[in-house]
Amino acid sequence: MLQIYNTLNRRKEPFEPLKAGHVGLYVCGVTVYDECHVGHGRVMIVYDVLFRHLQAAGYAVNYVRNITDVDDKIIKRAAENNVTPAQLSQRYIDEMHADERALNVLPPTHEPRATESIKSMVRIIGQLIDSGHAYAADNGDVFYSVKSFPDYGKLSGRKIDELRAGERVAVDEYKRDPLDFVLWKASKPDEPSWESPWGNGRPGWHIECSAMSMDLLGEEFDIHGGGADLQFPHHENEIAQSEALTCGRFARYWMHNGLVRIGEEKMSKSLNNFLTIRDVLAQYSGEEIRAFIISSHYRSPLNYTSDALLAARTALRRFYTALRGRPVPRDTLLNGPLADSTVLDAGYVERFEAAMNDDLNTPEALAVLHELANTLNKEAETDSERSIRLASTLVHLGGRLGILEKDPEVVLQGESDGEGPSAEEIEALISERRTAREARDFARSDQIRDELAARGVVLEDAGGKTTWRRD
RNA sequence: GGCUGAGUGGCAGAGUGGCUAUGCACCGGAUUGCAAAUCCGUUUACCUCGGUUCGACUCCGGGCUCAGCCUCCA
Repeated sequence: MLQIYNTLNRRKEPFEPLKAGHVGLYVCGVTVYDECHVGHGRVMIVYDVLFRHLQAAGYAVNYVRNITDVDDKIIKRAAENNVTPAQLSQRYIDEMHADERALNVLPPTHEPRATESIKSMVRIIGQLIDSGHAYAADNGDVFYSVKSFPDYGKLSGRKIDELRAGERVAVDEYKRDPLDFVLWKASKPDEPSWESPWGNGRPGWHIECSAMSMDLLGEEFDIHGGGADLQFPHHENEIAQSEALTCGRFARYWMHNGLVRIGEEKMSKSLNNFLTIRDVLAQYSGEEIRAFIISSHYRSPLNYTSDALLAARTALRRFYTALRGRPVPRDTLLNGPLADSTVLDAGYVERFEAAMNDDLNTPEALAVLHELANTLNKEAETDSERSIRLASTLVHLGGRLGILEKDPEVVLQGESDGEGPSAEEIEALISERRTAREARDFARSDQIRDELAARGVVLEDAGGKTTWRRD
């Protein structure tokens, strides 16, 4: 039974979907005005792991992750680059998709763009005005009236009075109350705009998510996720808008992933201390980044350090080394339901499931994989039934986390980066070294090994055979 | 100042009211011509002060420190 930590109630709760066998999952995606950084990568990966886990548990998952493609920053950046906002956002949507492929993130079921749901937003705003939860100001902006919603603050544990006390936002003269937030913004002449009963304008950020989630998942749905920094005010506002509108419940489970830090500080655009996914991919593989992300629990803060990335690399190498040379039916294990579960080791699968069901405890799940690798390494026979079963289990469970899906040989031997020796050259040198060793010419043998090591190739003699990998 | 949450061995990072997390690093051993990889074994811990308890790192309270949010933010 899956337990999920629900921010709404500040505790782990058994997950029970609204409709048996189905899960509606909404995650706040990115505003596309720049390349994604590691923090965005964490969101992609955390909810991808959830998506995979729910599917493995047999649920039909409707996973919606939105794209905010209308926003002040997009407009500003587009003007700076002399392109239209639509062109700019399309460019970064493409970049984001490329990043996701590199990180082995499955495409969500739906990836709505805010600009495609403007009609719904206008309709919702109209209804909120009619029901007294919103008001149009003289300048064409429409605001949500926070004090019209008694439950305001239930997600973040705040009270309206406390918020007022800590008030430090410059007060907008058109707001009736400083805490009110914008639903619709009147547009300036050369900005993208849509018609509305309150004049030409564009939607506020919070209303976008209410509209897109309702369009694709209905008024009430199962899980809403996003970064911890969105808890307030964004998610609080989503609840206020949506529940005021429907007089019912909005999302049942709220999940928040911890933030990625760099130097003990949140990684973010505004602090200008971020590394893009692209930056990191120059040095580490997508799989290594993914292993780094899942090495800590999703709710914990995660420090970005080269040591941590290196540790992820070492861990993956250990797994792939254990799998090396062991014949496993990879396609069957990774794609679709397992025809015959007897090919897997039930004990390890069970422990893995237990870890994942405990609020997606991926560090614990990885610990299970490490123990599995250890057991596997003790199995000398590469093609014994037991070896194949253990290796299959490792590949299958790795796949559940989106790792270990590659051919070990390809990962370990890698691509020559142009600098390093080619596979042919390496094989030739290994052959020469074998001759030297047979003649007990260890000086020559070691010289060849040292030279290859200096060029990034490690030789390993085991079982009378020499294998190699790039370091 | 207010609201969340966190403080575990050299590092990363789980977990539990009494019993080995796991990985890396370190040390010793096996294996190897020597290595590498692998295996075996050892060492290092639970911020602080009180309380509850037969017993707390684990529960409760105070304190200290850190992070996030209170402004766009994944």
